[in-house]
Amino acid sequence: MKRTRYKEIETLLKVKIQHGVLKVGDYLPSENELCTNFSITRTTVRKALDNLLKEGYIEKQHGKGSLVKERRHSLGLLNVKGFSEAVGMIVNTIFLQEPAKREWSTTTSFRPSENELKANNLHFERLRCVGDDPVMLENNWFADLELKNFIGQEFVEGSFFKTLSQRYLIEITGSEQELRAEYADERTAGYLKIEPGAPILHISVKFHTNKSNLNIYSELYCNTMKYPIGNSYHL
Amino acid sequence: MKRTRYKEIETLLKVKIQHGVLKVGDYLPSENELCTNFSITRTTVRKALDNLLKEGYIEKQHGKGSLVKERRHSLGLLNVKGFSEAVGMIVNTIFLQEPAKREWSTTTSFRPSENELKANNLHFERLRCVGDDPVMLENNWFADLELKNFIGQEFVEGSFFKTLSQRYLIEITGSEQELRAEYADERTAGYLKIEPGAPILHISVKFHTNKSNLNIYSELYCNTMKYPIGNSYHL
DNA sequence: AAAAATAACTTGTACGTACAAGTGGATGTT
DNA sequence: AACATCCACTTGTACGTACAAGTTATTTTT
Repeated sequence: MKRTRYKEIETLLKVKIQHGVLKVGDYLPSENELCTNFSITRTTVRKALDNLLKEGYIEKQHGKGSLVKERRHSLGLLNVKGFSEAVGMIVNTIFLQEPAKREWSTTTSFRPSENELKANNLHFERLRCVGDDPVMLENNWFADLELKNFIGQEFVEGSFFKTLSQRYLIEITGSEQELRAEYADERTAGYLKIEPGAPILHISVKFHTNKSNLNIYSELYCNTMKYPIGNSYHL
Repeated sequence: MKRTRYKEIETLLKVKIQHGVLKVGDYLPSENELCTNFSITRTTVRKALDNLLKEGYIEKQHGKGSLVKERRHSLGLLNVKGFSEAVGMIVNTIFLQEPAKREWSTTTSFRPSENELKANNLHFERLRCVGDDPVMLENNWFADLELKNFIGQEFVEGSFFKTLSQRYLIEITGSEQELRAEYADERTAGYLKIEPGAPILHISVKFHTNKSNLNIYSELYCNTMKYPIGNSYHL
Protein backbone atom coordinates (compact mmCIF):
# COMPACT_ATOMS: atom_id res chain seq x y z
CA MET A 1 0.00 0.00 0.00
CA LYS A 2 1.23 3.46 -0.89
CA ARG A 3 2.32 5.45 2.11
CA THR A 4 0.99 8.96 2.41
CA ARG A 5 1.40 11.68 5.00
CA TYR A 6 -2.30 11.84 5.84
CA LYS A 7 -2.51 8.08 6.26
CA GLU A 8 0.41 8.20 8.68
CA ILE A 9 -1.31 10.67 10.97
CA GLU A 10 -4.63 8.96 10.55
CA THR A 11 -3.33 5.61 11.75
CA LEU A 12 -1.21 7.24 14.43
CA LEU A 13 -4.28 8.92 15.93
CA LYS A 14 -6.39 5.81 15.42
CA VAL A 15 -3.90 3.71 17.35
CA LYS A 16 -3.84 6.24 20.18
CA ILE A 17 -7.62 6.05 20.38
CA GLN A 18 -7.71 2.27 20.18
CA HIS A 19 -5.10 1.98 22.93
CA GLY A 20 -6.84 4.47 25.19
CA VAL A 21 -4.12 7.12 25.11
CA LEU A 22 -6.90 9.35 23.79
CA LYS A 23 -10.07 8.52 25.71
CA VAL A 24 -13.70 9.06 24.80
CA GLY A 25 -14.55 12.73 25.30
CA ASP A 26 -10.94 13.89 25.06
CA TYR A 27 -10.24 16.68 22.61
CA LEU A 28 -7.61 15.92 20.01
CA PRO A 29 -4.82 18.45 19.57
CA SER A 30 -6.13 21.29 17.43
CA GLU A 31 -5.52 21.15 13.71
CA ASN A 32 -2.84 23.80 13.98
CA GLU A 33 -1.07 21.91 16.75
CA LEU A 34 -1.08 18.75 14.65
CA CYS A 35 0.36 20.80 11.80
CA THR A 36 3.34 21.98 13.81
CA ASN A 37 3.81 18.68 15.65
CA PHE A 38 4.09 16.71 12.44
CA SER A 39 5.41 19.46 10.17
CA ILE A 40 2.56 19.22 7.70
CA THR A 41 -0.05 21.58 6.37
CA ARG A 42 -3.62 21.90 7.57
CA THR A 43 -4.93 20.48 4.30
CA THR A 44 -3.23 17.20 5.09
CA VAL A 45 -4.28 17.20 8.73
CA ARG A 46 -7.87 17.82 7.74
CA LYS A 47 -7.78 14.94 5.25
CA ALA A 48 -6.67 12.62 8.05
CA LEU A 49 -9.35 13.93 10.41
CA ASP A 50 -11.99 13.57 7.69
CA ASN A 51 -11.19 9.89 7.45
CA LEU A 52 -11.37 9.42 11.22
CA LEU A 53 -14.71 11.22 11.14
CA LYS A 54 -15.97 8.97 8.38
CA GLU A 55 -15.01 5.90 10.36
CA GLY A 56 -16.73 7.18 13.47
CA TYR A 57 -13.67 7.62 15.66
CA ILE A 58 -14.11 11.34 16.25
CA GLU A 59 -16.68 14.06 16.27
CA LYS A 60 -15.99 17.59 15.09
CA GLN A 61 -17.35 20.73 16.71
CA HIS A 62 -17.12 23.98 14.79
CA GLY A 63 -15.25 26.53 16.84
CA LYS A 64 -14.29 24.09 19.56
CA GLY A 65 -12.35 21.09 18.34
CA SER A 66 -12.43 17.40 17.54
CA LEU A 67 -13.15 14.89 20.26
CA VAL A 68 -12.99 11.14 20.55
CA LYS A 69 -16.37 9.53 20.11
CA GLU A 70 -17.97 6.57 21.77
CA ARG A 71 -18.08 3.78 19.24
CA ARG A 72 -21.14 1.59 19.60
CA HIS A 73 -20.65 -1.74 21.24
CA SER A 74 -22.95 -3.73 19.01
CA LEU A 75 -21.32 -5.58 16.14
CA GLY A 76 -20.38 -2.92 13.66
CA LEU A 77 -22.00 -3.31 10.30
CA LEU A 78 -18.97 -4.11 8.22
CA ASN A 79 -18.76 -1.26 5.83
CA VAL A 80 -15.07 -1.61 5.24
CA LYS A 81 -13.63 -2.80 8.47
CA GLY A 82 -13.44 -6.45 9.34
CA PHE A 83 -15.39 -8.16 12.05
CA SER A 84 -12.74 -8.19 14.73
CA GLU A 85 -11.99 -4.49 14.56
CA ALA A 86 -15.61 -3.54 14.93
CA VAL A 87 -16.45 -5.37 18.10
CA GLY A 88 -15.52 -4.19 21.55
CA MET A 89 -15.63 -7.69 22.98
CA ILE A 90 -13.63 -10.87 22.83
CA VAL A 91 -14.32 -12.59 19.56
CA ASN A 92 -13.67 -16.25 19.02
CA THR A 93 -13.51 -17.65 15.56
CA ILE A 94 -13.97 -21.25 14.54
CA PHE A 95 -13.10 -22.40 11.05
CA LEU A 96 -15.83 -24.68 9.73
CA GLN A 97 -14.11 -24.94 6.37
CA GLU A 98 -10.47 -24.01 6.03
CA PRO A 99 -9.45 -21.93 3.00
CA ALA A 100 -9.35 -24.14 -0.08
CA LYS A 101 -10.19 -24.19 -3.77
CA ARG A 102 -13.91 -24.83 -4.16
CA GLU A 103 -16.66 -24.17 -6.67
CA TRP A 104 -18.26 -20.73 -6.80
CA SER A 105 -21.42 -20.70 -4.78
CA THR A 106 -24.59 -20.35 -6.81
CA THR A 107 -26.47 -18.69 -3.98
CA THR A 108 -24.65 -15.39 -3.63
CA SER A 109 -26.72 -12.24 -4.16
CA PHE A 110 -24.00 -10.53 -6.14
CA ARG A 111 -22.95 -12.37 -9.24
CA PRO A 112 -19.22 -12.65 -9.95
CA SER A 113 -17.95 -11.40 -13.29
CA GLU A 114 -17.05 -13.68 -16.19
CA ASN A 115 -13.37 -13.34 -15.45
CA GLU A 116 -13.89 -14.31 -11.87
CA LEU A 117 -15.99 -17.33 -12.79
CA LYS A 118 -13.28 -18.53 -15.16
CA ALA A 119 -10.58 -18.31 -12.50
CA ASN A 120 -10.09 -20.71 -9.65
CA ASN A 121 -12.05 -19.86 -6.57
CA LEU A 122 -11.01 -19.76 -2.95
CA HIS A 123 -13.51 -20.21 -0.16
CA PHE A 124 -13.64 -20.51 3.59
CA GLU A 125 -16.31 -20.60 6.24
CA ARG A 126 -16.09 -19.38 9.80
CA LEU A 127 -18.30 -19.22 12.83
CA ARG A 128 -17.84 -16.01 14.79
CA CYS A 129 -18.63 -16.01 18.49
CA VAL A 130 -18.78 -13.41 21.21
CA GLY A 131 -17.39 -15.33 24.12
CA ASP A 132 -19.17 -18.68 23.85
CA ASP A 133 -22.20 -17.34 21.97
CA PRO A 134 -22.14 -18.03 18.25
CA VAL A 135 -23.48 -14.91 16.55
CA MET A 136 -22.48 -15.07 12.92
CA LEU A 137 -21.92 -17.68 10.26
CA GLU A 138 -19.65 -16.30 7.58
CA ASN A 139 -18.87 -17.57 4.07
CA ASN A 140 -16.30 -15.92 1.85
CA TRP A 141 -15.53 -16.46 -1.82
CA PHE A 142 -12.99 -14.79 -4.05
CA ALA A 143 -11.06 -15.44 -7.23
CA ASP A 144 -7.58 -16.87 -6.81
CA LEU A 145 -5.47 -14.23 -8.53
CA GLU A 146 -1.83 -13.97 -7.61
CA LEU A 147 -2.46 -14.80 -3.96
CA LYS A 148 0.57 -16.99 -3.46
CA ASN A 149 0.52 -19.30 -0.47
CA PHE A 150 -2.84 -18.12 0.76
CA ILE A 151 -3.94 -21.64 1.61
CA GLY A 152 -2.41 -23.06 4.72
CA GLN A 153 -1.10 -19.78 6.11
CA GLU A 154 -2.37 -18.37 9.37
CA PHE A 155 -4.28 -15.10 9.14
CA VAL A 156 -2.55 -11.98 10.44
CA GLU A 157 -4.01 -11.45 13.91
CA GLY A 158 -6.89 -13.70 12.90
CA SER A 159 -8.17 -11.11 10.45
CA PHE A 160 -8.80 -11.88 6.81
CA PHE A 161 -8.67 -8.23 5.80
CA LYS A 162 -5.45 -7.56 7.69
CA THR A 163 -3.98 -10.56 5.91
CA LEU A 164 -4.97 -9.19 2.53
CA SER A 165 -3.58 -5.79 3.42
CA GLN A 166 -0.29 -6.80 4.97
CA ARG A 167 0.63 -9.85 2.93
CA TYR A 168 -0.78 -8.98 -0.48
CA LEU A 169 -1.13 -5.17 -0.37
CA ILE A 170 -4.82 -5.53 -1.14
CA GLU A 171 -7.08 -2.88 0.36
CA ILE A 172 -10.84 -2.71 0.54
CA THR A 173 -12.07 0.32 -1.38
CA GLY A 174 -15.81 -0.09 -1.02
CA SER A 175 -18.70 -2.44 -0.58
CA GLU A 176 -22.24 -3.16 -1.62
CA GLN A 177 -24.62 -4.85 0.74
CA GLU A 178 -28.04 -6.42 0.78
CA LEU A 179 -29.91 -7.16 3.97
CA ARG A 180 -32.71 -9.64 4.47
CA ALA A 181 -34.60 -11.09 7.39
CA GLU A 182 -35.05 -14.81 6.76
CA TYR A 183 -35.99 -18.08 8.38
CA ALA A 184 -32.89 -19.92 9.59
CA ASP A 185 -32.31 -23.21 7.81
CA GLU A 186 -31.36 -26.27 9.82
CA ARG A 187 -27.63 -26.15 9.29
CA THR A 188 -27.35 -22.45 10.10
CA ALA A 189 -29.64 -22.76 13.10
CA GLY A 190 -27.55 -25.63 14.38
CA TYR A 191 -24.34 -23.66 14.32
CA LEU A 192 -25.95 -20.53 15.75
CA LYS A 193 -27.70 -22.58 18.45
CA ILE A 194 -31.20 -21.36 17.64
CA GLU A 195 -34.32 -23.19 16.51
CA PRO A 196 -34.67 -23.81 12.77
CA GLY A 197 -37.13 -21.27 11.39
CA ALA A 198 -36.09 -18.53 13.81
CA PRO A 199 -35.54 -15.16 12.15
CA ILE A 200 -31.97 -14.41 11.18
CA LEU A 201 -30.35 -11.47 9.48
CA HIS A 202 -28.83 -12.40 6.14
CA ILE A 203 -26.22 -9.95 4.85
CA SER A 204 -24.77 -10.32 1.38
CA VAL A 205 -21.69 -8.25 0.73
CA LYS A 206 -19.56 -7.60 -2.28
CA PHE A 207 -16.31 -5.98 -1.24
CA HIS A 208 -14.40 -4.03 -3.86
CA THR A 209 -10.62 -3.88 -3.68
CA ASN A 210 -7.83 -1.85 -5.18
CA LYS A 211 -7.18 -4.76 -7.56
CA SER A 212 -9.95 -4.22 -10.05
CA ASN A 213 -10.18 -7.95 -10.83
CA LEU A 214 -10.59 -8.92 -7.21
CA ASN A 215 -13.83 -8.76 -5.28
CA ILE A 216 -14.73 -10.59 -2.13
CA TYR A 217 -18.18 -12.08 -1.83
CA SER A 218 -19.45 -12.71 1.67
CA GLU A 219 -22.66 -14.23 2.91
CA LEU A 220 -23.29 -13.60 6.58
CA TYR A 221 -26.01 -15.11 8.74
CA CYS A 222 -26.42 -13.33 12.05
CA ASN A 223 -28.30 -14.17 15.17
CA THR A 224 -29.33 -10.67 16.21
CA MET A 225 -31.28 -11.66 19.32
CA LYS A 226 -28.49 -10.88 21.75
CA TYR A 227 -26.18 -8.85 19.56
CA PRO A 228 -27.86 -6.58 17.04
CA ILE A 229 -25.82 -5.41 14.08
CA GLY A 230 -25.00 -1.74 14.31
CA ASN A 231 -23.33 0.98 12.37
CA SER A 232 -22.98 4.70 12.37
CA TYR A 233 -22.49 7.42 9.83
CA HIS A 234 -21.11 10.90 10.15
CA LEU A 235 -21.00 13.75 7.75
CA MET B 1 -28.75 25.85 5.33
CA LYS B 2 -25.56 27.70 4.55
CA ARG B 3 -24.85 27.88 0.85
CA THR B 4 -21.40 26.88 -0.22
CA ARG B 5 -19.73 26.66 -3.62
CA TYR B 6 -19.00 22.94 -3.33
CA LYS B 7 -22.58 22.19 -2.32
CA GLU B 8 -23.82 24.06 -5.40
CA ILE B 9 -21.82 21.91 -7.79
CA GLU B 10 -22.55 18.79 -5.82
CA THR B 11 -26.31 19.23 -6.11
CA LEU B 12 -26.04 20.41 -9.69
CA LEU B 13 -24.25 17.24 -10.72
CA LYS B 14 -26.53 15.11 -8.55
CA VAL B 15 -29.60 16.52 -10.28
CA LYS B 16 -28.07 15.85 -13.69
CA ILE B 17 -27.48 12.25 -12.69
CA GLN B 18 -30.92 11.83 -11.16
CA HIS B 19 -32.56 13.26 -14.28
CA GLY B 20 -30.53 11.13 -16.65
CA VAL B 21 -28.62 13.97 -18.29
CA LEU B 22 -25.57 12.08 -17.09
CA LYS B 23 -26.20 8.37 -17.56
CA VAL B 24 -24.64 5.37 -15.87
CA GLY B 25 -21.19 4.80 -17.34
CA ASP B 26 -20.80 8.35 -18.59
CA TYR B 27 -17.66 10.17 -17.59
CA LEU B 28 -18.18 13.44 -15.78
CA PRO B 29 -16.30 16.46 -17.12
CA SER B 30 -12.75 16.31 -15.80
CA GLU B 31 -11.93 18.18 -12.64
CA ASN B 32 -10.14 20.85 -14.61
CA GLU B 33 -13.09 21.32 -16.93
CA LEU B 34 -15.42 21.71 -13.96
CA CYS B 35 -13.00 24.27 -12.56
CA THR B 36 -13.14 26.46 -15.64
CA ASN B 37 -16.86 25.89 -16.27
CA PHE B 38 -17.83 27.06 -12.81
CA SER B 39 -14.89 29.37 -12.13
CA ILE B 40 -13.76 27.60 -9.01
CA THR B 41 -10.61 25.89 -7.87
CA ARG B 42 -9.88 22.22 -8.02
CA THR B 43 -9.94 21.99 -4.22
CA THR B 44 -13.60 22.92 -4.27
CA VAL B 45 -14.44 20.66 -7.19
CA ARG B 46 -12.79 17.74 -5.46
CA LYS B 47 -14.75 18.39 -2.27
CA ALA B 48 -17.97 18.19 -4.28
CA LEU B 49 -16.86 15.00 -6.04
CA ASP B 50 -15.82 13.48 -2.72
CA ASN B 51 -19.36 13.90 -1.46
CA LEU B 52 -20.85 12.36 -4.59
CA LEU B 53 -18.44 9.48 -4.17
CA LYS B 54 -19.45 9.04 -0.55
CA GLU B 55 -23.10 8.92 -1.53
CA GLY B 56 -22.44 6.35 -4.23
CA TYR B 57 -23.33 8.47 -7.26
CA ILE B 58 -19.95 8.26 -8.93
CA GLU B 59 -16.84 6.13 -9.11
CA LYS B 60 -13.36 7.58 -9.49
CA GLN B 61 -10.59 6.08 -11.61
CA HIS B 62 -7.07 7.33 -11.10
CA GLY B 63 -5.71 8.63 -14.36
CA LYS B 64 -8.98 8.26 -16.24
CA GLY B 65 -11.85 10.19 -14.70
CA SER B 66 -15.03 10.00 -12.67
CA LEU B 67 -18.00 8.12 -14.02
CA VAL B 68 -21.62 7.77 -13.03
CA LYS B 69 -22.26 4.60 -11.06
CA GLU B 70 -25.17 2.21 -11.09
CA ARG B 71 -27.04 2.73 -7.85
CA ARG B 72 -28.57 -0.47 -6.58
CA HIS B 73 -32.27 -0.85 -7.09
CA SER B 74 -33.01 -2.34 -3.71
CA LEU B 75 -34.20 0.04 -1.04
CA GLY B 76 -31.15 2.02 -0.04
CA LEU B 77 -30.22 1.65 3.58
CA LEU B 78 -30.92 5.12 4.82
CA ASN B 79 -27.60 6.34 6.04
CA VAL B 80 -28.47 9.98 5.68
CA LYS B 81 -30.85 10.18 2.80
CA GLY B 82 -34.57 9.69 3.21
CA PHE B 83 -36.57 6.83 1.87
CA SER B 84 -37.90 8.45 -1.28
CA GLU B 85 -34.53 9.56 -2.57
CA ALA B 86 -33.04 6.14 -2.18
CA VAL B 87 -35.48 4.09 -4.19
CA GLY B 88 -35.52 3.93 -7.94
CA MET B 89 -39.18 2.98 -8.07
CA ILE B 90 -42.54 4.57 -7.49
CA VAL B 91 -43.10 4.88 -3.80
CA ASN B 92 -46.51 5.34 -2.27
CA THR B 93 -46.87 6.50 1.27
CA ILE B 94 -49.86 6.08 3.52
CA PHE B 95 -50.10 7.95 6.80
CA LEU B 96 -51.33 5.61 9.50
CA GLN B 97 -50.94 8.32 12.12
CA GLU B 98 -50.68 11.95 11.07
CA PRO B 99 -48.06 14.10 12.81
CA ALA B 100 -49.27 15.02 16.30
CA LYS B 101 -48.09 15.46 19.85
CA ARG B 102 -47.84 12.05 21.46
CA GLU B 103 -45.96 10.37 24.30
CA TRP B 104 -42.38 9.24 23.70
CA SER B 105 -42.33 5.59 22.80
CA THR B 106 -40.78 3.35 25.39
CA THR B 107 -39.68 0.79 22.84
CA THR B 108 -37.02 2.70 20.89
CA SER B 109 -33.52 1.22 20.92
CA PHE B 110 -31.88 4.60 21.33
CA ARG B 111 -32.91 6.45 24.44
CA PRO B 112 -33.72 10.15 24.11
CA SER B 113 -31.83 12.56 26.33
CA GLU B 114 -33.32 14.16 29.44
CA ASN B 115 -33.95 17.41 27.60
CA GLU B 116 -35.77 15.62 24.85
CA LEU B 117 -37.93 13.66 27.31
CA LYS B 118 -38.92 16.89 29.07
CA ALA B 119 -40.00 18.54 25.82
CA ASN B 120 -43.16 17.83 23.93
CA ASN B 121 -42.86 15.04 21.44
CA LEU B 122 -44.02 14.83 17.87
CA HIS B 123 -44.76 11.52 16.22
CA PHE B 124 -46.08 10.12 12.99
CA GLU B 125 -46.41 6.71 11.43
CA ARG B 126 -46.32 5.85 7.74
CA LEU B 127 -46.61 2.78 5.60
CA ARG B 128 -44.26 2.85 2.63
CA CYS B 129 -45.16 0.88 -0.46
CA VAL B 130 -43.44 0.08 -3.73
CA GLY B 131 -46.36 0.23 -6.10
CA ASP B 132 -49.06 -1.64 -4.21
CA ASP B 133 -46.69 -3.75 -2.12
CA PRO B 134 -46.28 -2.52 1.45
CA VAL B 135 -42.60 -2.91 2.31
CA MET B 136 -41.91 -0.78 5.33
CA LEU B 137 -43.71 0.39 8.43
CA GLU B 138 -42.10 3.53 9.74
CA ASN B 139 -42.42 5.32 13.07
CA ASN B 140 -40.74 8.62 13.78
CA TRP B 141 -40.35 10.54 17.02
CA PHE B 142 -38.64 13.82 17.74
CA ALA B 143 -38.73 16.61 20.30
CA ASP B 144 -40.86 19.60 19.40
CA LEU B 145 -38.29 22.39 19.45
CA GLU B 146 -39.05 25.53 17.51
CA LEU B 147 -40.75 23.64 14.70
CA LYS B 148 -43.57 26.11 14.12
CA ASN B 149 -46.59 24.85 12.23
CA PHE B 150 -45.18 21.39 11.69
CA ILE B 151 -48.50 19.74 12.42
CA GLY B 152 -51.04 20.01 9.67
CA GLN B 153 -48.64 21.08 6.96
CA GLU B 154 -48.00 18.94 3.91
CA PHE B 155 -44.47 17.54 3.58
CA VAL B 156 -42.27 19.03 0.86
CA GLU B 157 -42.48 16.56 -2.03
CA GLY B 158 -43.74 13.98 0.44
CA SER B 159 -40.34 13.85 2.13
CA PHE B 160 -39.89 14.40 5.84
CA PHE B 161 -36.20 15.20 5.49
CA LYS B 162 -36.76 17.66 2.67
CA THR B 163 -39.36 19.35 4.85
CA LEU B 164 -36.89 19.67 7.71
CA SER B 165 -34.24 21.01 5.36
CA GLN B 166 -36.28 23.48 3.39
CA ARG B 167 -38.74 24.73 6.00
CA TYR B 168 -36.66 24.61 9.15
CA LEU B 169 -33.07 24.62 7.90
CA ILE B 170 -32.45 21.38 9.73
CA GLU B 171 -29.94 19.01 8.13
CA ILE B 172 -29.07 15.43 8.98
CA THR B 173 -25.43 15.23 10.04
CA GLY B 174 -25.17 11.57 10.90
CA SER B 175 -26.92 8.49 12.14
CA GLU B 176 -26.61 5.45 14.33
CA GLN B 177 -28.40 2.27 13.45
CA GLU B 178 -29.21 -1.11 14.93
CA LEU B 179 -30.45 -3.98 12.84
CA ARG B 180 -32.35 -7.02 14.02
CA ALA B 181 -34.18 -9.90 12.42
CA GLU B 182 -37.41 -10.46 14.37
CA TYR B 183 -40.76 -12.19 14.28
CA ALA B 184 -43.44 -9.87 12.92
CA ASP B 185 -46.14 -9.06 15.44
CA GLU B 186 -49.78 -9.14 14.42
CA ARG B 187 -50.25 -5.46 13.77
CA THR B 188 -47.07 -5.10 11.73
CA ALA B 189 -47.76 -8.28 9.79
CA GLY B 190 -51.23 -7.02 9.01
CA TYR B 191 -50.00 -3.81 7.49
CA LEU B 192 -47.15 -5.49 5.62
CA LYS B 193 -49.50 -8.23 4.39
CA ILE B 194 -47.44 -11.12 5.69
CA GLU B 195 -48.21 -13.86 8.21
CA PRO B 196 -47.64 -13.01 11.87
CA GLY B 197 -44.37 -14.60 12.95
CA ALA B 198 -42.72 -14.16 9.58
CA PRO B 199 -39.19 -12.77 9.78
CA ILE B 200 -38.92 -9.01 9.37
CA LEU B 201 -35.99 -6.67 9.46
CA HIS B 202 -36.20 -4.20 12.33
CA ILE B 203 -34.05 -1.11 11.92
CA SER B 204 -33.69 1.38 14.74
CA VAL B 205 -32.16 4.68 13.74
CA LYS B 206 -31.10 7.75 15.63
CA PHE B 207 -30.53 10.60 13.22
CA HIS B 208 -28.33 13.45 14.37
CA THR B 209 -29.00 16.95 13.08
CA ASN B 210 -27.21 20.26 12.94
CA LYS B 211 -29.38 21.38 15.88
CA SER B 212 -27.60 19.67 18.73
CA ASN B 213 -30.83 19.35 20.74
CA LEU B 214 -32.69 17.68 17.94
CA ASN B 215 -32.46 14.02 17.08
CA ILE B 216 -34.91 11.94 15.13
CA TYR B 217 -35.72 8.47 16.34
CA SER B 218 -37.05 6.05 13.77
CA GLU B 219 -38.22 2.48 14.09
CA LEU B 220 -38.54 0.73 10.75
CA TYR B 221 -40.04 -2.68 10.11
CA CYS B 222 -39.25 -4.02 6.66
CA ASN B 223 -40.56 -6.91 4.66
CA THR B 224 -37.38 -7.88 2.86
CA MET B 225 -38.84 -10.84 0.95
CA LYS B 226 -39.33 -8.96 -2.30
CA TYR B 227 -37.24 -5.86 -1.66
CA PRO B 228 -34.08 -6.41 0.32
CA ILE B 229 -32.53 -3.41 2.00
CA GLY B 230 -29.30 -2.37 0.36
CA ASN B 231 -26.52 0.12 0.72
CA SER B 232 -23.09 0.80 -0.60
CA TYR B 233 -19.94 2.36 0.64
CA HIS B 234 -17.03 3.91 -1.21
CA LEU B 235 -13.69 5.10 -0.02
C1' DA C 1 6.20 -5.60 -36.71
C1' DA C 2 7.22 -5.15 -31.94
C1' DA C 3 8.90 -2.64 -28.22
C1' DA C 4 10.17 1.56 -25.98
C1' DA C 5 9.97 6.32 -25.21
C1' DT C 6 7.21 10.46 -25.32
C1' DA C 7 3.42 13.62 -24.75
C1' DA C 8 -1.00 14.89 -23.24
C1' DC C 9 -4.36 13.95 -20.67
C1' DT C 10 -6.47 12.28 -16.15
C1' DT C 11 -6.78 11.99 -10.74
C1' DG C 12 -3.91 11.99 -6.12
C1' DT C 13 -1.10 14.27 -2.71
C1' DA C 14 0.80 18.19 -0.50
C1' DC C 15 2.24 22.58 -0.10
C1' DG C 16 0.80 27.57 1.44
C1' DT C 17 -2.48 31.52 2.16
C1' DA C 18 -6.60 34.10 3.43
C1' DC C 19 -10.75 34.97 5.42
C1' DA C 20 -15.47 33.38 7.38
C1' DA C 21 -17.73 31.68 11.27
C1' DG C 22 -18.49 29.45 15.83
C1' DT C 23 -16.88 29.34 20.91
C1' DG C 24 -15.60 31.02 25.24
C1' DG C 25 -13.15 33.79 28.32
C1' DA C 26 -11.53 38.46 29.47
C1' DT C 27 -12.55 43.17 29.57
C1' DG C 28 -15.10 47.25 29.66
C1' DT C 29 -19.48 49.67 30.10
C1' DT C 30 -23.83 50.53 31.93
C1' DA D 1 -24.66 42.52 38.85
C1' DA D 2 -25.86 42.42 34.13
C1' DC D 3 -24.81 43.20 29.59
C1' DA D 4 -22.09 44.25 25.53
C1' DT D 5 -17.79 44.24 23.28
C1' DC D 6 -13.63 42.43 22.19
C1' DC D 7 -9.97 39.03 21.58
C1' DA D 8 -7.88 34.68 21.02
C1' DC D 9 -8.80 30.49 19.99
C1' DT D 10 -11.16 26.79 17.25
C1' DT D 11 -12.98 24.63 12.71
C1' DG D 12 -15.01 25.69 7.77
C1' DT D 13 -14.53 27.35 3.09
C1' DA D 14 -11.95 28.75 -0.82
C1' DC D 15 -8.30 30.44 -3.12
C1' DG D 16 -3.80 29.10 -5.85
C1' DT D 17 0.38 26.25 -6.90
C1' DA D 18 3.32 22.27 -7.72
C1' DC D 19 4.46 17.82 -8.56
C1' DA D 20 3.46 12.58 -8.31
C1' DA D 21 1.28 8.94 -10.52
C1' DG D 22 -2.01 6.33 -13.54
C1' DT D 23 -3.96 6.06 -18.51
C1' DT D 24 -3.93 6.31 -23.35
C1' DA D 25 -2.58 7.40 -27.87
C1' DT D 26 1.23 8.83 -30.62
C1' DT D 27 5.80 8.74 -32.00
C1' DT D 28 10.25 6.92 -32.11
C1' DT D 29 13.43 3.35 -31.83
C1' DT D 30 14.80 -1.28 -32.21
